[in-house]
Amino acid sequence: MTATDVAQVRDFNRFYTRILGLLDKGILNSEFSLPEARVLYELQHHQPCSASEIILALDMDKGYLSRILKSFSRKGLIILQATESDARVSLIKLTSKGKLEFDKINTASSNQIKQLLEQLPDTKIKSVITHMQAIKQILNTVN
Amino acid sequence: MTATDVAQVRDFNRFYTRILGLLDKGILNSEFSLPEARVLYELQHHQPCSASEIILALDMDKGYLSRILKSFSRKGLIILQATESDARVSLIKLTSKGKLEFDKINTASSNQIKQLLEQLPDTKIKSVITHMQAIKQILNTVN
DNA sequence: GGAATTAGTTGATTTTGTCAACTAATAGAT
DNA sequence: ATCTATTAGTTGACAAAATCAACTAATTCC
Repeated sequence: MTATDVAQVRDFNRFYTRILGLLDKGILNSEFSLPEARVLYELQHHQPCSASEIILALDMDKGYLSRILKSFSRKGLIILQATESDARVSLIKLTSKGKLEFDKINTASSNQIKQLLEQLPDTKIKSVITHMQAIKQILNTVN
Repeated sequence: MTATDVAQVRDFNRFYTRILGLLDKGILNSEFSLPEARVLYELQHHQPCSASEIILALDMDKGYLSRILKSFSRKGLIILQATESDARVSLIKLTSKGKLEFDKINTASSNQIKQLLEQLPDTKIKSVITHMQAIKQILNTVN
């Protein structure tokens, strides 16, 4: 490992931070904030789950999550279901309204990537994906 | 381009967002915030430059940048140099104190990547870098 | 010359996020 | 069984990051 290696990784990180930043901005047209969108995503994909699970998955502050969930509850996007094993824990489920909202955000996010990829020929798309998967595979082996 | 392509890119983006988030947290031990660190970086690498150039490079709000620069000026990290061609524009330069501060942050950032890469054999490091550079090259051709 | 635009500052506010204190429940030690 | 320590989640208070509007002085454009 050389200093050049480090510099090159950092260069990529600066580059990709920019890409992700541009994608994140696309969400701002939505009724939901970025953190809210992330919570919705987590609720849809690990359904049903507890607050603690979301906190872990998103590395989110419990106070902040509590507020977001409260807001979701008021808007009818989630229901809380008591658990028998631990009275302090509720399982959070998306309502059908919540699922509709998730679908809207999900579609918008996918459309953003679509717009990005549409500018590339299919071979380049496949190439990017292969590289991405390779990176993920390698970095998944470290902390 | 298929829906699977889109899903795979999104998967990588979620993955890499996490990696970057963990790296960003490492900066929090520093006297400077993340946005400030970014401005310092930009000042060092595009030296001298105007406020507008930083705004563009970092996609940062001019009001926010103005405050950061004001803080830097008070701390003696930068000097402003009037330009002859346009009286509204100043060129911002790091002082030697500013450069020292940049060096500290820069070293800390590199050490973070080093810690990440140290967990990998050299072949994997080279592989990751090759993949990163390939992605960057391809995505640099789109908006 | 005058209107429109721009560079950067400042005021005010919102959003995101953090930390502490709390209550009720559970786990662990005695 | 009892008591202490820990935990799940809520709420209060606050800080940091970010945004938006209004502004002044300078420049550009018609």
